[in-house]
Amino acid sequence: MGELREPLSELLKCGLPQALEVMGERWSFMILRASFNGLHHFEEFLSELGIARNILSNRLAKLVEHGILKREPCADDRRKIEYRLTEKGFDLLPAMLALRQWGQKYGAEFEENPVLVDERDRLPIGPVSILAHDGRTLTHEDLWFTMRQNVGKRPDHPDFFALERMTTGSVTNLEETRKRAAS
Amino acid sequence: MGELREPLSELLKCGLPQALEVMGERWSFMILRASFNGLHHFEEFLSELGIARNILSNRLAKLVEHGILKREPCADDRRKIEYRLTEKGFDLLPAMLALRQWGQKYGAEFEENPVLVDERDRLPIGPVSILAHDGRTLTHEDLWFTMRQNVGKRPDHPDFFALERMTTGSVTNLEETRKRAAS
DNA sequence: CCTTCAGGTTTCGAATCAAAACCAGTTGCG
DNA sequence: CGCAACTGGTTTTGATTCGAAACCTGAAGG
Repeated sequence: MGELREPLSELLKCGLPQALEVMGERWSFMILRASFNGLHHFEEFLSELGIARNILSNRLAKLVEHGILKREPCADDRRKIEYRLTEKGFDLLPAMLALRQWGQKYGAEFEENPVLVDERDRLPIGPVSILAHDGRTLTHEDLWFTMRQNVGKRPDHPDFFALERMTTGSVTNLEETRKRAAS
Repeated sequence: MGELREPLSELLKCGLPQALEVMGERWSFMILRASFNGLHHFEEFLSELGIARNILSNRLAKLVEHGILKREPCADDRRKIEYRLTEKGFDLLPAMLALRQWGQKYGAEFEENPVLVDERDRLPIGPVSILAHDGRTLTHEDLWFTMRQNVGKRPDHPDFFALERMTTGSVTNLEETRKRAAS
């Protein structure tokens, strides 16, 4: 078998490290949440979040630098600065909600209130979900890795890897495949 | 108008802080990703992630403590310890994927490879999505906050708040509502 | 003017992270 | 058996980050 010896980190380079570069830092998600709730000003974030002044300053600057918030002086009062979500910032909503729902599901000493509802029916939203290309909702059991060039091919192909499973079943996952290849 | 003076942090207590207590720390998500990829052992995480030994030890302990991973000695070789995802850990997949997709969308110097496909069609999965109770996919424009007791009521009710919008439109959001109430 | 206010910077001690060395049970092997 | 190597840690020490508090600067605003 050929050289499959590059580290998994190489093999599995994905967007996660880039995402964490900004959003992995303390307070980033809390500031994001506050932005989604309509906060725009330094002193608002400061009093609502209970974050230290210098850290808030630093974090806002970093969020702006990464294009998640935009920073513009207020027209009417030039002491004030407006921090607003960019489209890139809005795109973090699924990630934030997924995290939030997970925290609610397992952290929960309290009932969530207020609750998020959809505009049409005004009923609580469902869980943030992983969807197939055609909209079917998927669980981790339905997911496989494959090399880009093998998309659509049958999974008896040598490089289809399952994600980790709960039950240690007959399915080989990436790491097991890698071990076999190396031996 | 009555006392609406409790801080937003009170008003909007949600699962996010609990989620961030564990997953907000550096390396937590990277370890989670490695677990999903089928890594189980200390030395595997160590070499794949490039994390410091003591930090990895500390982070694994914390993930175990919070019930995201379970730690059990290997039956066959008692030097080895197995770290495996619990159900609580598996439930973080939507959050991790959402973050990862976001990072891919905006970080991307490279094409993602391997790629995630669904088992049935073996075609790349779609974006992690916010769903209504009936499965419609929602954007941030479709979302409102409301107090639990008003679920289902029409949004002319005094406590329906929109999320932040891109276009500063006619819709009042939570913070604007709060300001009006306070005056 | 003089005060207040918004949005910062500076300073300094406390907590966290990281690299390296050390340590303690297995296990495998001659 | 006896000893080296392996696994999964702890300890130690310095660098980085966090956080509280004080200070600074430029605009309002009376």
